[in-house]
Amino acid sequence: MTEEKSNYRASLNLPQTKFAMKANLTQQEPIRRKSWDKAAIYTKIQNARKDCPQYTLHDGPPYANGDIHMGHVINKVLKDIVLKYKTMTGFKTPYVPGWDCHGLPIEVKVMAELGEKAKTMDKLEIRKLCKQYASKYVKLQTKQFKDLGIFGDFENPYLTLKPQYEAGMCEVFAALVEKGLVYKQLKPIHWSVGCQTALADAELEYQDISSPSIFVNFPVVAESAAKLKSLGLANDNSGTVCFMIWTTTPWTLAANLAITVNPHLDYVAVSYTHNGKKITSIVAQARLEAVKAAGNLTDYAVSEKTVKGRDLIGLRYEHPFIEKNPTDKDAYIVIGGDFVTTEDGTGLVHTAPGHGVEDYHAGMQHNLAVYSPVKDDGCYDQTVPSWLCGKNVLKVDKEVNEHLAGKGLLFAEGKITHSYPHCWRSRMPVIFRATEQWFISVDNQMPSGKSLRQLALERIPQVKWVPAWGQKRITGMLESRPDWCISRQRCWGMPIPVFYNSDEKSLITKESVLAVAEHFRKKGSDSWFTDSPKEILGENFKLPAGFTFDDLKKEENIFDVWFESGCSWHSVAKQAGWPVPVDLYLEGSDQHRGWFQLSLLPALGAIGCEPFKTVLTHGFTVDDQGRKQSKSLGNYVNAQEEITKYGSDILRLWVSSVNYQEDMRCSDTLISRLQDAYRKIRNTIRYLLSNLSGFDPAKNPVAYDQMYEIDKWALQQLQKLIAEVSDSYENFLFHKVYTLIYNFCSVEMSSIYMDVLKDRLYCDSKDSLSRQSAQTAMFKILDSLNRMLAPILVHTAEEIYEAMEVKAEVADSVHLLSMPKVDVSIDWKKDEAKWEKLMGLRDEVLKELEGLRKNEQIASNQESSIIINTDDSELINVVEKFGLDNFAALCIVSEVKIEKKKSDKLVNAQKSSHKKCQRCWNYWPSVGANAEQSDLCERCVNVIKS
RNA sequence: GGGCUCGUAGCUCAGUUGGUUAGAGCGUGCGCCUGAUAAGCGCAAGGUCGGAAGUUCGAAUCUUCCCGGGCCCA
Repeated sequence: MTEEKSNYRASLNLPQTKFAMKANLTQQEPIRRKSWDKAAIYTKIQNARKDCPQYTLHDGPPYANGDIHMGHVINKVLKDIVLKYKTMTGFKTPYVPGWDCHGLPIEVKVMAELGEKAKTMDKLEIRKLCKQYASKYVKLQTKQFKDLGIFGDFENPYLTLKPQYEAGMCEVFAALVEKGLVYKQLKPIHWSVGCQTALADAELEYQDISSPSIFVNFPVVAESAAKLKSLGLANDNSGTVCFMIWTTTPWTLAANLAITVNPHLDYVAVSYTHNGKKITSIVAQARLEAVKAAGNLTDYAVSEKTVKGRDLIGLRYEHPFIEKNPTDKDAYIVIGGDFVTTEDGTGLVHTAPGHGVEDYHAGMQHNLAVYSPVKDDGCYDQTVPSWLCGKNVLKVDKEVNEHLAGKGLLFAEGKITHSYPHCWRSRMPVIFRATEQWFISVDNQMPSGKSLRQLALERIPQVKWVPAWGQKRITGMLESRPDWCISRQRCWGMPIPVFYNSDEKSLITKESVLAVAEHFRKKGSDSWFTDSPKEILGENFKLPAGFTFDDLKKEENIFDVWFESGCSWHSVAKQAGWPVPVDLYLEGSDQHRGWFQLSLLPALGAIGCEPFKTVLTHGFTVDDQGRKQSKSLGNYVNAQEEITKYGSDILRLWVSSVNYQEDMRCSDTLISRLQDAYRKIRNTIRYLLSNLSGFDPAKNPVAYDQMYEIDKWALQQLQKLIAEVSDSYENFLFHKVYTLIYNFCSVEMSSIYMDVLKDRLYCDSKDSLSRQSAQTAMFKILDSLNRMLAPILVHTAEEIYEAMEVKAEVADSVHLLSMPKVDVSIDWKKDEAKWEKLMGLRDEVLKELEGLRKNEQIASNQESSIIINTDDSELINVVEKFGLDNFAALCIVSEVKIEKKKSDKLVNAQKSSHKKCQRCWNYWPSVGANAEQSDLCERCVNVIKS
């Protein structure tokens, strides 16, 4: 028996291939990447497409710091999928990766490494170390990105510290200066005490903290108290009449210059005894209950009379602990402001123009000083009372409160937990503090008559936002954003190219900035610290009146790094000669506030046009519970470990499988599951490869019309797949590509087509039409499938391409091929109804056979024969036209009969009464018909003979 | 607290303009095959569509509120 079996086995056409079942990705991938490197694959692809229309994806620069994480993996893989797909659809697709190299995170790290030594070093030395630090991580991340199978010009990336990039930035800045958008002003900004610099919105992180919540009485001056009496809010028994304010930042009280009331709100007076003293406080009527609750007032009297806020405007009070107005303008006066609400507090707002945005605007309106008695280090200056002088503002809340309490003015004290901005580097709470800073105005009119904000809101709808809600999001952000504070008081960055004369008058013109640009292009921005203004501007530079070279000194502030990366459309795209707007920006959805917006604004200012046509965003990885990933929670997925463990193609397959437009759940387990999908796809391909051994579609093609019905079906399904996959790629819906291909492999191919094909492929004679019909279809499927997979499974597709004995198109790499196109001569829609009926009937058959198997009547389906009982003439017609033998083959049973009468059981199955062919294992009537080969069916007898 | 956004089987995804017992693949369980074999095939069990109320003859789909995530901000 065993011998006999092996004899026939040898007569079969069993699958043959070198393509290994086991992928061994972690070992195979580096080999493939090495050969790509050796062949300079990126350059080769660019050359091959050099005369094609260009599709430009402009890379957003990651920060040159640390190992890459899952966020990088998602971002770079998505970009790479887009580009490889676009390349395969006939575009020239240059990809120049970039890095953000300047900025606080690097400087902070370097300073920490230096420790005390830093104090002995000058800016230039520190900058040198920062550059080394950035370069180290550019190199590291380059390797890690390339390990993901990403193609790009990694030899010549763009770095924001390169002289050419810096020069480009200056050119953009010059254009903004020319448009009148750049100004310097004393204004409250977010100030990091830890890092001693101003911070941009994008550099803030919000954390919950506990703050004091205090209600403070500001005593009204006698003259104003008299006015309040006349208004009916006070009388001779009122005791001390006060305005009551509420604040969560007691330290800012030292800078208080006014109290703001809402002119339209109603105010009342509440009288009570506090620490044995009679006090009458003015509060908003709507806040009275809250005030009573805060002070636990049980014994009190409320004025019958209410007055409007506007009646209080102009009244004066005494500062609770400052005796003399420290500013040269009016102070300690009640002003009006519509921003005052009844949501919290007392309806009277403590106003310190040097320490709050609304306070600043209110102060401007009422001609108050911008008083900010706080130094860079977060300590009070000399202008405050001696008991505060020199103390850190973040540590004096308690003392201020005690002082107020001592004066009997602290009405109530509590705690409040709220989210508060923190410095993204030092992790310390930031303070609002007025300093002299450089800004880009979003509301100043440009020569065109529009402001940046107006222009931005006008141009946003011209951009395609993917997903579409990105438009709403960025619109909302632009509507409410303040002017852009672009100056930073650090050393690791691009100097702001401004000069001052000894009168502190600034020299900043289009010409002066462009002169600096040229100098930087030659010598880099380090020259700002080494060269004289004369050397920088050039001795031929025509200084405006009032300036002489000897009198010039250089600005010490540097640019916000966001301004640097926000100029990349010019420093990279424009300077490379690419058309701007470029086709695509693709980043995480946090960049609506970051890079997208901060690229849009400079571009609109400088060239009046948005820098991108399409903006695509992806979400963030969360853990398997849908929560934020963080190292401290222990739910952090280490990208490097995952790559080392599973291989890049698994990671890429994972990226492709999830809907990146939302949050992406990610964990080691979830990624590991993609191995199953990978194996299924790989084995499907392997089966196709192994059954095409020795087949050449050029020599033995079978015309579509001549093919077996099921082969036609397979090609129809392929056309449908190509159509749907192409559509999904075009719309950046990669998870649909994944689902479509995976289901095709698993259902149409593995469980139906390839299973059905076995008999024909293995048992019919090697060069029979029946085999070649199947092989023609299989070849087409293999070739198309691999091309569609190539943008995702970059390494595996190349391996498959190498393993194909015959190639439809010969090239150095699968990535040089084109995407398959739908064969319009194959109409997959026409036969859909027919196939639906046949496949439906097949399902019924399989279900019935399962019953037989449970009863141990059959083991394999081939052992059975089935009878279809139906009077459904349409169904009968379809099956008969298809052919009973073909239908038997489709179900992999040995025999099918039709009983044309209605029965309660559509399918009857039983063990076949025929003998088993020892070669093909079918139970066919012809087994035994041939006397010489009595253990074979007729077909196998004929095959063996020939 | 505000803006944007998400919440359909264990997982990843489908569910057209509201319309019959909510689908697929994977995974799981059970079984088969041993001529794709660290493979392959079949069958089955899994969901009160985050929750509640409402509109409607009818809601996963529309409205409101609530709960829980995420990003961005205050």
